[in-house]
Amino acid sequence: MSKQDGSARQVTTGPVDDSATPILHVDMDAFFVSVELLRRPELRGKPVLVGGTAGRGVVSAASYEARKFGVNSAMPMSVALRKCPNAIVLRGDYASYAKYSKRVMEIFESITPRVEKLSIDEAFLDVSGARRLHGSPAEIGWTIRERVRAETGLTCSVGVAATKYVAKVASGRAKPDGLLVVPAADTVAFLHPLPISALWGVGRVTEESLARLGLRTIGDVADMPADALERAVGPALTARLRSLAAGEDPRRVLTGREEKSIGHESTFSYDLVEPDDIRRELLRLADDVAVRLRRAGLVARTVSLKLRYGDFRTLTRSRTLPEPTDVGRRIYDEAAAALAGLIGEGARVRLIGVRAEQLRPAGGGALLWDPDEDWRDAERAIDEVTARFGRGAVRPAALVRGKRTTAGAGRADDDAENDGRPVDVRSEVTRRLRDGD
DNA sequence: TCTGGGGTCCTAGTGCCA
DNA sequence: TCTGTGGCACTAGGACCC
Repeated sequence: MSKQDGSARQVTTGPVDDSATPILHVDMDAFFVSVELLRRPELRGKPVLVGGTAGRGVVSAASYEARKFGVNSAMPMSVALRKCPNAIVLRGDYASYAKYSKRVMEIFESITPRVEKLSIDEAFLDVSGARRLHGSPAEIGWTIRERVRAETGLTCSVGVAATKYVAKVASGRAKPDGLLVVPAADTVAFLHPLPISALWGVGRVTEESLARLGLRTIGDVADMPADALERAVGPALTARLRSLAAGEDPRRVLTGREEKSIGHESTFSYDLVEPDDIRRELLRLADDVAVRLRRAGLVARTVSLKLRYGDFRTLTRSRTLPEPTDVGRRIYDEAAAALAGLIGEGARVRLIGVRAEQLRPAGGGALLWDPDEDWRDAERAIDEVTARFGRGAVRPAALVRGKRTTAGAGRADDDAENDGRPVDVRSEVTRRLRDGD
C-alpha cells in the first residue's frame, strides 16, 4: 500500500487504456481533517489530528503534515502527541462529516446509480453503463474529482481498474488528490511488486505468518503453492489471497447492502468497578441499540455482550432469544444475564459493548397482549400472526401492567414511562407452556 | 506505544437430531 | 437399542477493515 504520508504517490497524467476498467474507487483525502480545515482555514499546512481527546482516545484522522511525523489513524493519541507534540487536536464533529459525505455520495449517484458506499468517506462506482453520458472511466474519474472540489471544497483520490480490489489499491497509490488508472492488461504487473500488506485481508498477524514463509510481495503469494499457504492461513483466506494476487476479484459493486448487526460499545475514561455502574452503562447501550433497530425496522434474534477488563483481556458472550426483539429492556436483560458471573469481586471493566445480531425485518406488526387476559388467547394470536406473516413477524410486545400501547409505539422509552417490564409474548407463552402455568 | 468504535468474516468446538 | 455420521445451529474468539 502507498505510504500514508503520500510519499509513494503514483498518478495517471496522460492518455491510458481504460477500455476494460469500469470500476472506480473514490476515497476522500484525510476526510475528517479536511472538513475541519474548511471551517478553520487558518490551520492549513499545520499538523492537525481529529480523534479522542481524553486519556484513552485514538487518532481518527491525521493531516498529511502530521503523517510526516509518523502519525497514523488508529494510533493512540498519547503516542501521536509524543511523535508530533505540536499537533493541534480536534474532537471531531461527526454530524458535519455525515453531511459532507451525503453531498459527495450525491455527486457519485448523479453519474451512476451503481454506487456502493463502503464507509463515510469512500465508495465503489460501476460506470460501465455511464460511458455514453459521461465518457470513459478515466474521464468520469476526472469529472468526479473536479465536481467534488468545486461543490464541497474537498479533495479525493480515484482508482480506476477492472476490479474492486485493484481500484481500491490504485486510489491509495494516488493519494492525496490524484487519479490512477490501472489498465486491465497491466493488473498483474501493477500488483506483484506491492508488499503483502497491500492484500485485502492481510493485517499484522497474517503478514507475520506469511513473512515466516519468506513471502514479501504479492507476487510471492501468487507463486506460492496453495497447500503451503493453507497451512499458514487456512483455506478460506488462501483462496481469497491467491485470487487477489492473480488480479481476480469477482465481487460486483453492490448497492443497498443489508446490515448484519447493530451494536454500540463504550470505553470508559476510567475502569468501572461498581456492578451498578456497569449495569447502568449496559442499559444505556442496550437502549441505544434498540433505538437503532427500530429506526431501521429490524428485530434481532441474538444479543452479544462484549466486555474488556482493565488488563485489556476481552471476551464476548452471546445469547439467542426465543423470538427476535427490538426492545431495549429485553436486550438489556439478555446482556445482563450474560454479564452475570463475569464481573466478580474487584473486576475492573474498561469497555462494555452490546450488539444485536441475526437481524430481520420487524415483520407484519406488533402483537399486544395484556397479562390479565387468558394466555391461550395470546398463543392463538401468535399462531395466526405467524401463519400470516411468517416466523419473526410476531414482535416482542410492549406491554405492561394494565396499559396497552399501540402497535409501532412499543418503545423502550414507553416501557420506562409505564414502569413495567416489556414482555416478549412468544417466550412468555413458551415459558408458561413449559411450566404448566 | 498501549491500544476507539462501528462493523464483517472466518474458524473451531459443542450439542442436537435425523 | 446402540453406534456412527453428517448437517446445522449456536457460541466464543480472533483477525481485519475503515
